[in-house]
This record gives sequence, structure tokens and C-alpha cells, in this order.
Amino acid sequence: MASADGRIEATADAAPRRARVLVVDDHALLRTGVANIVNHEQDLEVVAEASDGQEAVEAFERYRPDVTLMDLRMPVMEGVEAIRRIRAIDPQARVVVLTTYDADEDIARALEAGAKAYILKDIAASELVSCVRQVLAGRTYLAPAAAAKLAERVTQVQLTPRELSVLRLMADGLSNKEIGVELSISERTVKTHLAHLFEKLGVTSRTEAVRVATRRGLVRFE
Amino acid sequence: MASADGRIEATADAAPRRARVLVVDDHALLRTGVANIVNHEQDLEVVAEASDGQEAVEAFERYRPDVTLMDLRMPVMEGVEAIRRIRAIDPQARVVVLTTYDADEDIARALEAGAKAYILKDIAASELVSCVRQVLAGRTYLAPAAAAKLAERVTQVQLTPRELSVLRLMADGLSNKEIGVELSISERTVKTHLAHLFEKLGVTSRTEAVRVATRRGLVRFE
DNA sequence: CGCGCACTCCGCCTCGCAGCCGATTTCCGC
DNA sequence: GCGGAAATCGGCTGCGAGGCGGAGTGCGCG
Repeated sequence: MASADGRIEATADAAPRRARVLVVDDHALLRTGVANIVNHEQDLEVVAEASDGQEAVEAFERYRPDVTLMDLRMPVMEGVEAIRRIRAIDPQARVVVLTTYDADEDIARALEAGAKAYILKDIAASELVSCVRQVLAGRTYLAPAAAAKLAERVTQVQLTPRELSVLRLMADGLSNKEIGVELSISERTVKTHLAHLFEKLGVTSRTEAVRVATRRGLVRFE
Repeated sequence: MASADGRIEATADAAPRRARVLVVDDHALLRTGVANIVNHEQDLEVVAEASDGQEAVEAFERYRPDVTLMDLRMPVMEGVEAIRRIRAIDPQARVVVLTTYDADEDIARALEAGAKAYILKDIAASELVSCVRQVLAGRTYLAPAAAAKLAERVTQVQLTPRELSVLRLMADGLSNKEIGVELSISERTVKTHLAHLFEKLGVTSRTEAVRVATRRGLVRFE
């Protein structure tokens, strides 16, 4: 881990060790696309693929890759949870998030879980490999769109855990009374949380609130 | 166009013509993945790629592919609109929808626009090529999940154009009065449409309606 | 220790929403 | 032409939602 300055170049030295990459995505088509690009680089090679978070953790333990490319929304186990478990196994693990979504909540949660980079699937192949090299060199990398969303986030007021619970139940279509029953609090308290919620999200109705919360990745449909 | 029975096999005939494929997706990574798989088949080859609907139509006119693999949600021009324009240029054009989403509204609109197949991005490479060959042979192909959703749809009551407009404005967070102003109708009429809407969607509140409509692909967030 | 914040609860009041009764016009298809 | 579906409009009722105020607890942090 001493000379991890990223330039493990394929000059002419005996056996130029290629950085080992784990690719995690539930779409086989994208995995092959990524694998193909990565394997075409002299200093990189894909050592394993996984199609959900569970498999990702298992593959990480078995292959101990130098870097893991990880999608977020997957069946069985979410990407964020997988990142958390991988970092628990090895706190030095380097994980690059490669996803379609750029909601600020997703970005923040991924970075909190220990991701070193966050890039979107619409990037070019060259950007992908340069991002991987950045991370291998010990640096972090944020897609411009992700960085912008993250910057926006700091100006926004955060929701409390209780407010989040209320928000999610509300998005499920429950009435104030039903939310109260669900959380074992009075309907009046639900209304108080909602009032704060509306204030923080800058809206005046529950329908608008669902809209804004969906955009920011605070609630998830389906 | 006479002997288009799909078996343009690479047996031993002079120059076995490979079926020409156009790949349309806004994710470069997935395009390369698909292109790689397609080009590994002896009877298929990718002749062009496009990253949005606009480019797709232009590429179709220039290259006249035998089959087009098309994503639905793209910037500039949606996939459904691109399918419609391509079919206007050549009513014989064969388009395979390759997307992440399986909402019944998406499937129905794509097929109405003239798509011959609907598959999801989580399929295996082998299924992708077999689907392409099916379509080249003049047949249609529906992913099991898509077929199920489509079957479900026929039992569901369809919404009228006006009801859809009201639904979308409602999902945007507008009040009944605001919706009325927007559509130049009285608030009373908005309420009538909403009552029908709730009846058809099987819900009792606007928040639930947004939820159900989102699932079915009737409204789109972001 | 005091301050702020999160969480809880309470009353009152207004207004929008949803359910109910009704109605007319237009337009399409059989 | 007649039935039916779509779109338009009216009023009435009751409840839920959202804005107004205040207020008590516990917890962490400076």
C-alpha cells in the first residue's frame, strides 16, 4: 500500500501488476460494458462481477479487489448497505459508486457509507477509467453533477428522523390520523411534524411535498 | 425484403451478410456493452450508435439498420417519439425497446408506436441476441415481466385525455382551483375529473393517486 | 448551567378536498 | 336516431388538511 500513487504503468517491468476490479450491477449488459472497458486498460482488470449487494460483499471477501464499482439500486441488498459492509470488512476498501441517479440524498448516503467516488452512468469510457485511477491513487472523485447537488444540499435544511418517517408514510398515501396510529403519536403531533416538513421543503401541500422529496431522493417509489 | 426469414446464417456462403443493428441509449457504458455482445455474433453487427431520440432518427435515416435497439427515457427526444418517427420514415422498421422500466403505460405506448419487442436491461446477453433474431425473423418478443404487466393492463380502466391532464397537474402539486385555471375550466369540472380518476385508480386521496399513477407510468417525476 | 433543538401535545379557525345529489352539451358508433 | 362516453357546470355536506397560537419534556453542546 506504500507506492499507491496510481501509476502502476505497463512500461517494461517484469510483471506489471494490474489493479483488480470488482463490478457490481444488477444489469448484466452494463456489467459487460464496464468489464470490457476496464479490461482494455493495461493497468486494470476485472476479477469478479456481482449482481446485487449480497453477492458484492461475498465477492469482495473472496477476491479482495483494489477497487469496487458499485451500483446503488439493486435487489436483495442496496448498494449503500453493501458499501457499509465492505468497509467494515476492510476500512481501506475503495468503492466507486456508478449509478443512474444523482439525488442529493443518494450521494450523501453513499459518501457517508465510505464511497470514494460518485459517477453517473452517462459518462464516457475514458472518464470511467480516469476516475478509477484517481481512486486507486488514494484520491476521491465526484461527477460534476454530483458535486453540484452536494453543494446545493449544504444550503438545505436537514430533516429529523421523525420528520422522515412521517414524510414516508404520507407519501404512501396515509392520512394524518393513520400516520399517527402507525407511529403511536397523536394526529396533532403528526400535523406539527408536517408543518415543519413543509417549511423545510418549501412547499404548502402534501402532494408538493411528495414531489420535492422524490426529487431529492428522500422517498422512493415502487 | 423478400427472404427476411431471419436465418441469414454464417454457414459457408461467399459473404454472409450480417444483420445491421443500431443501438440507442444515453448511457455510453451500456451502449458499449450491448455493442460488444452484438458484434460477437456472426450474424449481427452494430453499424451505428445514438445517445438520444434525435440522433436515433438521424442515424436510422443514414444507416437504415435491420433492427434498432432503443432505450425509452432519454434527453432531447423520448424513445417513444423516436420510434414513431422512425416508423414514419420506414413502416417496416424493426425496433426493440431495451429499457429499465416495466410500467404498463410505457410498454403500451412503445408497442402502439410500433415497437416489435420490449425487453428489460436486466436480461442476459443470450436473451438479448435471441430477441433480436426473433424480431429479424418478423416475430415479436415480450419480456415475461412486460407481458404480465400488459395482461394486467387490459383489466384496468383506461383514463381519458382530460383525466390524464388533470392527473399530471395534480401530481405537480397544484390545487383544484389552480388546475382549473391552468386548463381554463371551472374548479367544479376539475373535481368531477378527479372523482372519476379516483374511481378508476381505486384510491380515495390525491396522494394515493400520485402513488398509483407513478407505479403505472402515467405520470413521470423529475 | 443555560441555550437550542428535537419531539411531543393541545386548541381554534379557515379552507380545500372528497362524496353526494343533480344537470347540459357534443361527439362517436351502431 | 339513439345510446353511451366524455366534458362541462351547479350546489350541498362533512371531514381532513394546513396555518395560527402556546407549551412541556429530554438531550447535547458550548
